[in-house]
Amino acid sequence: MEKVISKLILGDCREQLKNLADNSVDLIFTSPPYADSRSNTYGGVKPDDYVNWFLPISVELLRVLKPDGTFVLNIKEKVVDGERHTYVIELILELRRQGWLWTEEFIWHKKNSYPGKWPNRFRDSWERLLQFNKLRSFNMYQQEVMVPMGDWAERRLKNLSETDKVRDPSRVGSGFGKRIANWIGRDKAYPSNVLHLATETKNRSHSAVFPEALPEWFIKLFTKENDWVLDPFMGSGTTLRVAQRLNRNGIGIEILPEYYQIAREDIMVIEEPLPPQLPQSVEPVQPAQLVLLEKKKKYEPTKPE
Amino acid sequence: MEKVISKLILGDCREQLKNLADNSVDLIFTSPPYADSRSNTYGGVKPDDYVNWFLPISVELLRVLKPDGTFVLNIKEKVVDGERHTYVIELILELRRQGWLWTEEFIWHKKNSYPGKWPNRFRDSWERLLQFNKLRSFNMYQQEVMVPMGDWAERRLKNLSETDKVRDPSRVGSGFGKRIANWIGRDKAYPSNVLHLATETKNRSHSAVFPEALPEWFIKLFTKENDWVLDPFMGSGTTLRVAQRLNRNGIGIEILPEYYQIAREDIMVIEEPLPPQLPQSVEPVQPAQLVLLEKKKKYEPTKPE
DNA sequence: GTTCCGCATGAATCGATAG
DNA sequence: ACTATCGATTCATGCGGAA
Repeated sequence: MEKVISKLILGDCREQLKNLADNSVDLIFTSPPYADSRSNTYGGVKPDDYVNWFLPISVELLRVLKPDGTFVLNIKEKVVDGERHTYVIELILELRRQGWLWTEEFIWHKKNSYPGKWPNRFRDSWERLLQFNKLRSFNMYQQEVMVPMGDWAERRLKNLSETDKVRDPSRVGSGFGKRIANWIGRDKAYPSNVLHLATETKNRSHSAVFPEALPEWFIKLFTKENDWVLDPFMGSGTTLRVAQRLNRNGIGIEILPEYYQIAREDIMVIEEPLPPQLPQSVEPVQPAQLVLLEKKKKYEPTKPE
Repeated sequence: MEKVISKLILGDCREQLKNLADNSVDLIFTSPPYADSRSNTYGGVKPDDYVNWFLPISVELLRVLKPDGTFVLNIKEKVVDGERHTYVIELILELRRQGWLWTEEFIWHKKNSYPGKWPNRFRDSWERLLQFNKLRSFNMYQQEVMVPMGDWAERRLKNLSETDKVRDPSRVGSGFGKRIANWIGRDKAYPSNVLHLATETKNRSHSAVFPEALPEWFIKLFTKENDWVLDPFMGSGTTLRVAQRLNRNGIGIEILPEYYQIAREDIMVIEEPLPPQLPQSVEPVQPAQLVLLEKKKKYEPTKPE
């Protein structure tokens, strides 16, 4: 087994991404700072400015991703003035204009969402995982995320936990047992586009934004061993740590020194941080390979007055 | 208890909605035909035309909804040419331009979706439930949809009076007493914005698009007894049937005679179908009451070339 | 060793208060 | 009038210590 490399870069990804080679990474998995958060680093991007802030970054991501690679973006819009803000859906439209294909939207169901009560809404317990690609044909290793059938049935009962069982009468009674019977004899089941994971509220000094199971699932699904994984908003390094554990090479960029330090201490294999040894470009993408918006949409957005 | 009315109207909602009074219904819950489907009725709306097809309908919905009412739209984008189509998110942006507030997006997790597989994607097991309102303050009866709590709470409540009091003397004075009061007798928790409902595999002749539990949840949440519920794309009448069972008045519009007939046979109380006795307008909405998009967004969408 | 139980800890949001 | 800060609210999870 080849030894994998984990490169950690301290710096602003708007600059550092420029140092990466074209068509060099297989998966980009990242959770950028949400609007209004991390005000001391990326400037606490205002919701109204979020799209324009992100587009220069995503165009670099488009450049460094291999043609058959995948970009997974974990994001959720805030509530602003009583409404869900529209910056995420506007971002999807603009990313498509950049040349990205919006292949799929996965749902991360956060089973332990932040508590609280308000007069006009319930707790927000899900986030988007937007899948973008350069081409319609991309690498996907579906069998790697299949759930063993034995576990699967158990998990359906156990993983959704006692709470959900109580809350869902339909599960208890009629159909469920019968349906399990249908699956007897099959080894594994394919998952769906809904992921049920709890956030890890560890006693660690740093709390990860997402649980390790989240990047793990996408790394297994979209890369094989010795592939390259990039997280331009590394934070404390969850994505990189998982990549390394799964024998994938990793590149992480983080602007905040304290997060960068945490990642450095936590991640075992570290190559020289700067200048990074860049992964070799595999097949330089031809401009023609990029599938741009070839069809004019009949729907034209109204111009804001 | 007043007797509730269920009005079923055979016709095209683009025309029939015009017969309804301003500000007359408390909840609109509907699942419009998805793009490309029902080609024999609403003309098999092409994905690219979907937004323009829907906007004249939604402007009527905006008119007939009471100021403190809610519009819940069950929808999910199709995969077109390997991508998730953008008509749903474009529709959200355009509805806001019409004056709707995009208050929330609920996720319906369709739990019992069978394991399935395509080369480039997994089974789609969720749909959007988009909540729109006319005003930031609307009717919401949260206690009506509370769910049983997890085991944790039971244990906590048992030991609450003794253990917790001793633990934190600092709070005894102001906050703590009140906190306990909030929890005493509580065996239920507020739900979140993720709904776990199995699709019903009915033995009925007609297959409902959604399970009864789905409209039931929103009808309980956003209306009280004797309120008015509207479904402009009634189909076989699931929303209307649930409304009636919960003692809400209902108005359903369906273009297809066979669906209309199924609904008629299934729903017990039926008033004369045409012309409908319209619910009286309660408080005519003043244009000024409508909270329009008061802030100019700094982000300006790029014009399609 | 199991199981049970106490406990800290959140990508949150609202409304009020302060500058 | 508009923005920044702050307190109150609430609940699933995993850890660690206790039984």
